[in-house]
Amino acid sequence: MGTLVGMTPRIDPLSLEVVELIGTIVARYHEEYEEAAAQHSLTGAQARVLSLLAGGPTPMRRLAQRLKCEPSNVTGIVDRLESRGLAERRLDPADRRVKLAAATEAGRATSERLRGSLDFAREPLAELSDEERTILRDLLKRMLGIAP
Amino acid sequence: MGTLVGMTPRIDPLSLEVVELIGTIVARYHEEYEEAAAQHSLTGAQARVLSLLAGGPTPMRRLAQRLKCEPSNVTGIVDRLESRGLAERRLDPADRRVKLAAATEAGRATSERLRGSLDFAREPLAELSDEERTILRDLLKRMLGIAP
DNA sequence: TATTGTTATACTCTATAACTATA
DNA sequence: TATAGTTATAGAGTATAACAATA
Repeated sequence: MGTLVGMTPRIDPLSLEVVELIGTIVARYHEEYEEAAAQHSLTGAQARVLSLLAGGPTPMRRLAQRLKCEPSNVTGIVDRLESRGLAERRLDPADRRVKLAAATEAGRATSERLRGSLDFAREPLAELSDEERTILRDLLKRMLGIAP
Repeated sequence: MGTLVGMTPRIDPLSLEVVELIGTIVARYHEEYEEAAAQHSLTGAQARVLSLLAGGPTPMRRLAQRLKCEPSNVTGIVDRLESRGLAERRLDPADRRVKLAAATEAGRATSERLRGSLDFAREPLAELSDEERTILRDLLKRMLGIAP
């Protein structure tokens, strides 16, 4: 109180505006993702795992790393996908400790339809021209610290 | 199989790249938010409510609308904030049915520190010049369908 | 000994439905 | 009767700790 020590540094109005826009995008992205998942009776976590499995059989441990959660949580998520016939567990011939989670044929189909219902990709970007999209891409890359 | 009927429309590579960049931003944004909340021993939902309360006393109903969840959930979240002395419930003189959730002095302080630890605002944008930030702002606005 | 996956436990968030007190 | 908030309940995600099988 009455001192500036320890106070949050003020952010300029322009940056603040950009940050708020990004916050809006984040919110909308999540809404759409959860909505698309729900349309297939999946939770967000289940949809995320199913999408990962579309890339091929994956050790439980690796799924946990991708989800940034503890390995013990993945057990339940895959259990629920498995009980609905969307995923299955396989043994890894190379290391008998690991179990590979894999999408079933039904799982791949669901994953594909899920991807199709994520309108976030097409709709908002349709507003921009190719040139503008290129500019946007490069700015986002710089923001994320990815090479030019 | 063998037919295009019902297939997901192909998205052009440039748009796909932008979408993936946005996905990366969304992921990073969430990571940082949860991390910042955890640093203050708050869950994401608790941090979000506390931030809303920084805007002034708010009816429980309105909090549910902002969080896009059922009103019954807000009861527990505010309970937990209240039990830690970060929030309190007040009566609305105008309508005795409504309860106003409000941040305590400690709650406001925590909310302020929380805001300060959200580096996402400053760090990535620092890479861009003022002019670039302006371009980024306008592109994001167009993307979100917000007037020029 | 170290690693992989699982189980057991506890907490939080979530939706649904039923309840109360106001309006 | 309609609305605001709560309670009760059940399911899902999460972290922690302890455990079995394998390396």
